[in-house]
Amino acid sequence: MISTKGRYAIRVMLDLAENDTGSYIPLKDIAARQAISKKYLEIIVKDMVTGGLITGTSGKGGGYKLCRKPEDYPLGEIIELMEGTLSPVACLADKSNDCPRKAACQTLPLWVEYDNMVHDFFYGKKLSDLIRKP
Amino acid sequence: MISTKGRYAIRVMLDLAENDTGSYIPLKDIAARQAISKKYLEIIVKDMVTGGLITGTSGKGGGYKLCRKPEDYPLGEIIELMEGTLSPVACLADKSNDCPRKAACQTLPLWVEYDNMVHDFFYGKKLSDLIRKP
DNA sequence: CCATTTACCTACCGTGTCAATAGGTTTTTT
DNA sequence: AAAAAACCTATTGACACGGTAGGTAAATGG
Repeated sequence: MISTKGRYAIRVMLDLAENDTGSYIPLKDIAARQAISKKYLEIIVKDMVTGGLITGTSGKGGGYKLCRKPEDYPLGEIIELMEGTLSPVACLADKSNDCPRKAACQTLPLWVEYDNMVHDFFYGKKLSDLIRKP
Repeated sequence: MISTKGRYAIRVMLDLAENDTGSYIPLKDIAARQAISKKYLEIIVKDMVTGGLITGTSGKGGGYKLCRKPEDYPLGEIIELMEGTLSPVACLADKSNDCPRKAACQTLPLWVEYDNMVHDFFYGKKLSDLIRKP
């Protein structure tokens, strides 16, 4: 299940893309437009800055903006950053995994195939694909 | 993420299919072969009986058995039963949903497309596809 | 008939995540 | 200097996950 973190992050990105004026957009405005608690968005947006999705600046006239063109953001990158992983099972999520059943595991190929499908799906979609055309 | 409930359930089904002798298989044997706590498996197996995946009978000579042929079990049914849903977001998981943003939601089509893909994937795979050929 | 074996039932528990809320501090511009 | 904004730390309530513990009911073998 995609949590609010991932879903809200996509909405913030969309909001930034659609209301792009070239200058920084304050979080207050985004929170108001999206009807999401500004306080909660602060947490999410912080991770987005750390993860290299957006940039922020303090002070009057400050706010956030995208640092790439919308077509250069795969949705998979956004979701993976916010959710931690896109993988369906723990043994694929962290590569430092050393499951003793690995060789004998009958279901592992299934999870690998699923993992690849999901990865391809979300990395094939870009932020620009979701933008509302006026 | 698929939890242990779903993963263990599939392993129990596989164990039942591969060790099928026509009679009931006690949970003790399954737990030993799969190296999973019998106590924890009890919880999982109970849901599988209620959900119509397997049948169980008490007493000496009792245990569990499949109630269909392995090729008649879509993996999606097993996972959906154990995990509650296969849907990526809450607004698709429960149909009694009445999200006010539904009409305006820019991401809903994405989740619907994803939901369909996952559903098709797991309902296309059958338990028999995972059975080890000797 | 009775002891054994098995499923079945209820309850509990520690840990962690989710979805926020609260309040304060720093940075930057006007 | 004042305002506006990001940034930081801490806390909370609810709930799910991954079990554990102990007892009850049912069915069979001897």
